[in-house]
Amino acid sequence: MVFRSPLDFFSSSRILLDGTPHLDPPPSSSSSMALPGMCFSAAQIASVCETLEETGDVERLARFLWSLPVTADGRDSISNHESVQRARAVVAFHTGNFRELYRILETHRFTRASHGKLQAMWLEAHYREAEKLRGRPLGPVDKYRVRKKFPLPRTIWDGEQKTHCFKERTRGLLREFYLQDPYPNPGKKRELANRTGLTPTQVGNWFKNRRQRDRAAAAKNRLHHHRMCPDGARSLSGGECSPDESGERADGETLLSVTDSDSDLDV
DNA sequence: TGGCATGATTTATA
DNA sequence: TATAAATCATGCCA
Repeated sequence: MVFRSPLDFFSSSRILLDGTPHLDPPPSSSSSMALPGMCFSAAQIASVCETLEETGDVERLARFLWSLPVTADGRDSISNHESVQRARAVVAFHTGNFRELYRILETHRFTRASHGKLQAMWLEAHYREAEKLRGRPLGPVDKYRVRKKFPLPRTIWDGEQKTHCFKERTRGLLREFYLQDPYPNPGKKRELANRTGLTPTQVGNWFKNRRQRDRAAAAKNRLHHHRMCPDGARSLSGGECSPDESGERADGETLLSVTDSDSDLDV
């Protein structure tokens, strides 16, 4: 029988039949792996790991990994291969062996291509542990706390911070433009995008949200005003019910005002 | 494209 | 730790 790859061998070996890995120990920890009667390179083994990982057959992947020879310190060329380590992480995750998962992720540097998947596993594992501990599903804030408590290791993260709020200078510029014109044309939006480093969509979204918040604040203010002066705004100038404080202009347009806080309507 | 509702994330406060 | 508020994103409809 000819085995063209470790996967061929693995598929036909009795490991698959009874689930009991049984392979002779490797003769050495060189860059190739000695399976009975054949020799496969670390690259070939990594390729099998990738294939099994892609198919999602974790059980089979686990058995394959189990059959691989491991040196005492685990520093052989097979173990050092990213695909093999990633496969081990996948198996650890799916078997609920989170300690092992964390160890793998923290002690091996992975390339950018693997970051997304490994980050998701890191977080999901911590979420599950936290859920188990609390005995209830986590809400968004709970998950946020878990993320803060267990930040991603630098081995699976490039260190780039994802900012939730735009920079103060960016927001200042947006506010400046908004005060001039809350409905900028596409040209102005592009200009703002260039000057702030945001995408035109982000600029559009910001204006959309800004108007939405202003309307909401104005409505709230009108409500408050109505409660204070149910019979209409007829108080003395400068008093509680001065028309100037209602957030409405004589022509019915809402006064636009942008303060330091995007949600603060300066009325 | 704008308005609106809503979701996700983050932060502040009690 | 719960809750509220702030901020940005997204989807749908007109």
